[in-house]
Amino acid sequence: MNRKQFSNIAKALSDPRRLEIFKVIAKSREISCGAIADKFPIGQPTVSHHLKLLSDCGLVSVRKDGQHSFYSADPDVFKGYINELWKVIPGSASGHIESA
Amino acid sequence: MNRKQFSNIAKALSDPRRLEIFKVIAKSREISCGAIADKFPIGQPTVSHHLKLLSDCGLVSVRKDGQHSFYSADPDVFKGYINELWKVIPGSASGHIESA
DNA sequence: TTGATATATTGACATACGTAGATATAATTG
DNA sequence: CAATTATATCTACGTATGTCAATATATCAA
Repeated sequence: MNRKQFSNIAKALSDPRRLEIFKVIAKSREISCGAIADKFPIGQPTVSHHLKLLSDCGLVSVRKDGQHSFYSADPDVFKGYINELWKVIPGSASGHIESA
Repeated sequence: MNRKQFSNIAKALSDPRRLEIFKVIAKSREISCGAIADKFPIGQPTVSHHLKLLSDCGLVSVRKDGQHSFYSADPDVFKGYINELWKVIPGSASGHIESA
């Protein structure tokens, strides 16, 4: 993971609303843009904008099926972000995977 | 850790320069504002600003000694952030501490 | 094909952010 | 006390961000 992706992921998770959206996606196996928009008091274009940021940084994947776009969380990218975090603090010997 | 602190930490780590500053602090046991400013091509007021954000969110602690302010990383807060991250992805059973 | 539905894009606006310059505050040194 | 040094604060500026309204694009249904 390069610096750009790391900062983009950190930035993506730093907005409370976007974090909640990501949590909803992570809890669902797959979920559409409209289904997400129904859960929050913000417009569909705003949700679409957040989804673009989440997919641009790799946290979520998109599968298009007809007129729907189904979003799902990519746990490997998310765990990769956590793994990068462990590298920030030296001598932190618990909980992380050195190789991944 | 509440939502505000979580998003503030994520935001603090999302700026590349600020992340580098935090890494420098984490690698040092203690380091002053000026010593940090010497390591980057940005002004002392800007460094002081970044340090304020890092200390406001709890990632670093400050110890004043005379005219110096010595900054040090708080690994517990940092690990607390990582622990909150594990709660975002359901069913991630490795690497995190459930109780902390 | 026409109308309805799902999603993405564009433009605009208010706010926040990163940075620099100047200055203030505080402490050390002569 | 005066001068120097270390840090913090204030103001300003260009840029980015979150949101909405309007619209475009694409797909389904009748």
